[in-house]
Amino acid sequence: MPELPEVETVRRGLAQRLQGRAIRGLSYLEWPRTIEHPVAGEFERLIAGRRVEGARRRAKLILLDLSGDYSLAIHLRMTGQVIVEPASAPRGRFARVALALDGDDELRFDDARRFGRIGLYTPADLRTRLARLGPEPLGEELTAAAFAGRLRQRRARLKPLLLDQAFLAGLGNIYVDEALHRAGLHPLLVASTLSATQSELLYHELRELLAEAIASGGTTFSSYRDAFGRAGDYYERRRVYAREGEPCTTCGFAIARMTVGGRGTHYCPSCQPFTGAGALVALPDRYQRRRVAETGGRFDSMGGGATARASHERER
DNA sequence: CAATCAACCTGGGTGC
DNA sequence: TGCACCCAGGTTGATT
Repeated sequence: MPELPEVETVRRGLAQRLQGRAIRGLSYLEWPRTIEHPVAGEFERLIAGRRVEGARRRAKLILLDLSGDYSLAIHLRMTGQVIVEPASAPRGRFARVALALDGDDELRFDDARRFGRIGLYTPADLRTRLARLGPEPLGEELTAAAFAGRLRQRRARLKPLLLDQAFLAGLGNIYVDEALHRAGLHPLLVASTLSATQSELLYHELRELLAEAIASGGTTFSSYRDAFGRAGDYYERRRVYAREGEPCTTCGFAIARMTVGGRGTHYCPSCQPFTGAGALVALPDRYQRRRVAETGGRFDSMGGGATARASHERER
């Protein structure tokens, strides 16, 4: 799924392919709801003839700055893909919107699930749209101390908190699970109870993870592709996401999976123990059974993956 | 403020 | 082969 590293990869591709080029107009519209504009029909009129002056990213939004002080904001949501192709090339099965470019190319938006959105914004509207977003995890303003300070103020559990775009912008389910594993933090720990050391470790692991994922061109799980149609390589390097039952790359214990805030959550019960100050905050009943299973596995005299796996199968 | 849930959508997988 | 069913997840908005 497109999260910060995937969106950043797409942005870089678009910057390379669109810089300075003109948008002739709307050339294809299979799913009108993709276009978000208060006045129906206005989008088509407003977009025509503008030139792409730059490609930025904020959270999971791709922002194409256009001539005449407008910005095109593209959100891929779950399955969106943006790609630049010759207008003569056949459209994909899930083509939803296309913009005609100079040089007989098209900027195409394909989206199987039809969740993705494209909006055209004035600077003021864009400011409003971006106002609720939290800091960029890779931004200079977010120092380790600032991040620790934000964590200290919140009583939410780490997993849902890190997914909250108002707390920190750009993470999704895959990278939250990966970051927590790297930092050795259980997804259900309460943010405000982390030690200074834990906050700092999470900060550094998070940034390192995102940088590595961007360097790999992102994670291709099912449909994600960059602006050139290329898949990302990070999926092979993931440590816990969609690895239930497989041995932890760090300790060999079986990776576990549970649902937190309606999200599939993957973690290593051995590397990410539910202990410390965070464990003093009462755990809702629905997680109790899981905890017993974890503890049983962790303290088993044999240890290791095989016993852990057996312990989790017994739980079902 | 925190947690849960429904809604938006459909491809892909499972079981029968 | 077909069909009913469920799951995946980014985001918003309503409710407890």
